[in-house]
Amino acid sequence: MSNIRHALTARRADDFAQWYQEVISAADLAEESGVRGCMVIKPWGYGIWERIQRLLDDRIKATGHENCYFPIFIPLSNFEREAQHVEGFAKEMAVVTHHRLIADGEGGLIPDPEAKLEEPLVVRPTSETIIGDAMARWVQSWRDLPLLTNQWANVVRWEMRTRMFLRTTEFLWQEGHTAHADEAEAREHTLRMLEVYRACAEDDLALPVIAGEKPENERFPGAVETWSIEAMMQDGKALQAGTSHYLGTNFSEAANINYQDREGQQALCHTTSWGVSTRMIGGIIMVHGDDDGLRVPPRIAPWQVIILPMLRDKPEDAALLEYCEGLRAKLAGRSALGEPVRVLLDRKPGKAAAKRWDWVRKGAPIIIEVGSRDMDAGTVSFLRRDRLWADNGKPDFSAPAIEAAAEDVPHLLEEIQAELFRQAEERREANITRGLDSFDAVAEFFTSNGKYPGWVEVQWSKPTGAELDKIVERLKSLKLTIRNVPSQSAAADAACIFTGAPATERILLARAY
RNA sequence: CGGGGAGUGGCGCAGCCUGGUAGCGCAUCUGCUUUGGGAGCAGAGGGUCGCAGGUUCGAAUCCUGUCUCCCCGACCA
Repeated sequence: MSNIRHALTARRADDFAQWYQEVISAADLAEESGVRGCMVIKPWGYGIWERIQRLLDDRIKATGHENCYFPIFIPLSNFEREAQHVEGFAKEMAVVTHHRLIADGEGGLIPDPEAKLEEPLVVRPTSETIIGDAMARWVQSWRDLPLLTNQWANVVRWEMRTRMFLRTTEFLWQEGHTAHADEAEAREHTLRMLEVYRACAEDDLALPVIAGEKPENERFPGAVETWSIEAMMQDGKALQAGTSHYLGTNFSEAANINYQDREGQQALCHTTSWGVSTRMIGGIIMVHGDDDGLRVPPRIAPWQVIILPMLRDKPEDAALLEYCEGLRAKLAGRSALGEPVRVLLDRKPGKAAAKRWDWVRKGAPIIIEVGSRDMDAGTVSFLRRDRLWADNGKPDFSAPAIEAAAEDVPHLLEEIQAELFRQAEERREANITRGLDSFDAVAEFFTSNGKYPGWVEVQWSKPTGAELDKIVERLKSLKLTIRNVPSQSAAADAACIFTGAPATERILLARAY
């Protein structure tokens, strides 16, 4: 441990925030853009997003949705229709007021006062209102329901404090919007999509999550119920990795989404919306990253296997490349985790040993180095990113025969996928504390439990309104938030830690991103 | 938005207090050597010192404004 020369300089245990940023630049995921809170997502980072998109898009379509695209500009007045919604988003909306620039006479450009928009346009922070307009047109009869739509888009929220991937001014996401004939079906759909997110997070991104309902104070503006999946980062903080909302008839009333039912009566639709964003990538970094950089779960790795020939800039290189190309072709013809293996033969000039560390930092799951000695012996030098270091403090290479390596890669990728999930889940379980039976015990726990205290699960009587507000204030003094009411947790059997009344459910308390 | 810190070749930094025309390490390029584990030596290229004003004979350095980033807070699906 001590004399390992890690690929990063920052350490998770010392300065988690600095480590996080170093991973982003060292793994070549993204960089700053010069515009406040906006980032350039580089090929490796965007490649990961494309993988997430593809896998999640399949899941969304498999549950009956169709993709659409709605405009990025929304008339300001659309937002005025739903009171909670306006209140929630008014503070963070970017507004377009002009459609032309003119010279200011001093070499610069200014918005042309003559080209002022009659009604300002808002850059969408989310699309409930504009999609609601469309739904009102598209839904006429009970036969049009349910209406199941989704869009992949960018949105803008003018946040006070931004962080790469976790909270950026502009971010990429998917937002699903559905309309249903009745409440029961809409509520059921809200949970169905939450389950899609859970499966995507756990099975595709190897992120263990806890699904549950958000408390009243954490609801999406305009929602009747908000549900989330919460993931634990390596510093013990929580990250809301996806949300699903039952919107009741709030948006239907605002946009007149109604239909004629079987009896010929007009009725309001019940709607839902749900989304996950590029924030997921921040979660992947903070759950799977280590002191050598990122570790990308095989299912979402743009390249799962990197072949690095040990080129010597000599005529023998041709034979070595041929040997490597044979391996590449063999691997590319195999499948793992239900898809063809994604394998890159990295022919770029440079020493394999130096390039290896670039791929370690990027987190490619398997790195195969091949030199002339391997070729002569019919072997390769094989390295797993999830088991990088041997006990001697050096990279833990194995030397399988080339055929055996080609044979093993698919199940090794499956094993790495499972191993990343297992490690994350084990860490999370080790860092959820249960059984604290008073607010004082919680306070004591969080003030005396070091830098990364994790989460606690406590019982409460689900207070509402002003009583809840007071509790939220008390929690704030400990920098804690109520994450959600885990759907899977056991029934309550004790007293509420806030009110002393008999508890009705269990909640997770954590510091959060 | 409040408090604190910072912006100097691709990356990391020194220089700033005490103004005199820009330097180090890594990376890059060339050559030679080396060749199975993040190569060595020599040479070279690359910077309007975030941006805009001001003070001054002269500004990376002093003053003002502004933009961006980081940390803490407030805020936040």
